[in-house]
Amino acid sequence: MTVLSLPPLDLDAAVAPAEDDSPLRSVSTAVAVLDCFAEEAELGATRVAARLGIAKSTACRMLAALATGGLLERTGSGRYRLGLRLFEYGQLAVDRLMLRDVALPAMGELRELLRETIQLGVVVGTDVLYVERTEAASMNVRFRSEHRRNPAHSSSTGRVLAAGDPALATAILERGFVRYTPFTVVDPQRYRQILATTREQGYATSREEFEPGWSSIAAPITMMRGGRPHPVAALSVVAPTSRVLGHRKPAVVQGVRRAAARVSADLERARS
Amino acid sequence: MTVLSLPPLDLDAAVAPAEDDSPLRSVSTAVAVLDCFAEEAELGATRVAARLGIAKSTACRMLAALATGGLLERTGSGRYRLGLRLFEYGQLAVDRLMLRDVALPAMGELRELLRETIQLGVVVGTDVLYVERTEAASMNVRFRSEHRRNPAHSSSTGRVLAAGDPALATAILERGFVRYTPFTVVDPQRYRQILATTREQGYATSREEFEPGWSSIAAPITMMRGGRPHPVAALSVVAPTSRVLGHRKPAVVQGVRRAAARVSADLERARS
DNA sequence: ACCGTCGTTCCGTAAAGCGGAACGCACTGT
DNA sequence: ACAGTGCGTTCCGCTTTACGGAACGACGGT
Repeated sequence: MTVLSLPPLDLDAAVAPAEDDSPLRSVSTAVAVLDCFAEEAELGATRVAARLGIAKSTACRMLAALATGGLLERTGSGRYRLGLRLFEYGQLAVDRLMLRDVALPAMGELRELLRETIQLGVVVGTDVLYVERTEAASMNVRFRSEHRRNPAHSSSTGRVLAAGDPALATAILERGFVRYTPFTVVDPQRYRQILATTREQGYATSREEFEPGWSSIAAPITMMRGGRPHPVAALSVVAPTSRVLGHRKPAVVQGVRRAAARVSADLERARS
Repeated sequence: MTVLSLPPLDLDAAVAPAEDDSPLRSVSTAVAVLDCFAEEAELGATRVAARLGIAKSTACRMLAALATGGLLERTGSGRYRLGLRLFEYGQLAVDRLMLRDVALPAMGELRELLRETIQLGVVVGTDVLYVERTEAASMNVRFRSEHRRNPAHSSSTGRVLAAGDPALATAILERGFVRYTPFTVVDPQRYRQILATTREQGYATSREEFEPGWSSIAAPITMMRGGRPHPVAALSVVAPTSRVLGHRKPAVVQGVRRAAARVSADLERARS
């Protein structure tokens, strides 16, 4: 499970500061309850209550309500887990982006061309979410597929998107930088410099800044918005460092840029 | 969009009877709000309020709360759509079933063996939800991939699961039968007969009962529960009728049953 | 058989959300 | 250009609703 790759945390401490910046408190806490299941697969009322700092009865009611709504499911022993209705909603959410269907052919060709894993990422908040990933079939080493979500600052996808979106860039800078490896860039000034370089070059790189041994190159997928191209997603190639940043780098850069440009054009064409 | 394949409905009528059988009314209505987006991609406060029969102000607050939680996203013009956090949760939900990862290899082999589209389906409520689908690469005719969810009564997957789960069978019978094609079985007595035959044979069929021209054969994936095998999912082969129910039927039946049995065994082995 | 823990239920209190109406804005048809 | 219509959002008082604490029943380990 993903828990293994996370830093150890006190499960019985109130980690959520109960961020209530909106009305409808019950809905906010209901979402917070869902969030608890992002880290742990199966939870009961007591753990949820402890984690959120709410009464056990409240947690119990929340769980029951979410379960009748199908967002959670009851396991055998009275505990709960994420429900399959969430899968349904999630599929609808990405299907309606009209992005995956358009990008999949280009991703397949790029994978065949480079024989590496190709990712399609979008931004949610200050994180990068990988909506699709096609892996080279006969690879003996596979990128750890547990990572569906990265902080944006340390990934090439996040950089290529932040380079074209000043609001995202400032959000990332305000959020702060977490060091994952000795190579992770955590200096704001250096980060700004990287974004400037990314803007000039039209692609971004990340050298072992999130997972030791793994690097990536990303190019933006854009949509015309107000006459100017605006990045909405990115294609990235992720592989062991020597295979993307070594002598193959020019080929990878050219390949991913062409593929991303093709997806951008197809997206524009599919815009009805 | 999926809307096109649905019967025409009055969008401005209150379709949801406001089923509040649970406490935490706000959470229930919040889930109902999410449900609205299952049928339509983009909605505003007014339409949601009309559809659920609630005040416009209430709908607006709900939408805002769900958006701050990431379950919804704002579009440019003040309307909302399903948020990508739902995709994240949905992926976690299926990943934790430990089902897709186990089934994917067998599905790939079955696809290569039969050169047809293979589906992995589970039951949610009285519907079948397809968690994974691998399509034969060089098929000129593709099954309409918009269908991620079917009513259980008209699909081979639903029958093979209902045959081994009396509770599901009665739920389907109580829910009632909708006719999609001239071939759809809508007689309860005939349906019971089909379930009995399914139990004997160990597989189920559906002959153009949901989509004209398309038929399917399904076999159950089981897990041992209380000493008895209990169906938890099903593999199905879907293709134009002549390709699954014609002279190839014995090969298809044998292939899908073997694959499902292998997944069941792997699932048992992976159970830690 | 005991005790600890968990999920669930009950109940009084107080806060939280509901509905109606008013506001600001964007678009449209004259 | 202008008014009209539709939208999403906000405000406010009243009522409902959900919160928290404690008690209950069940399960499982010792």
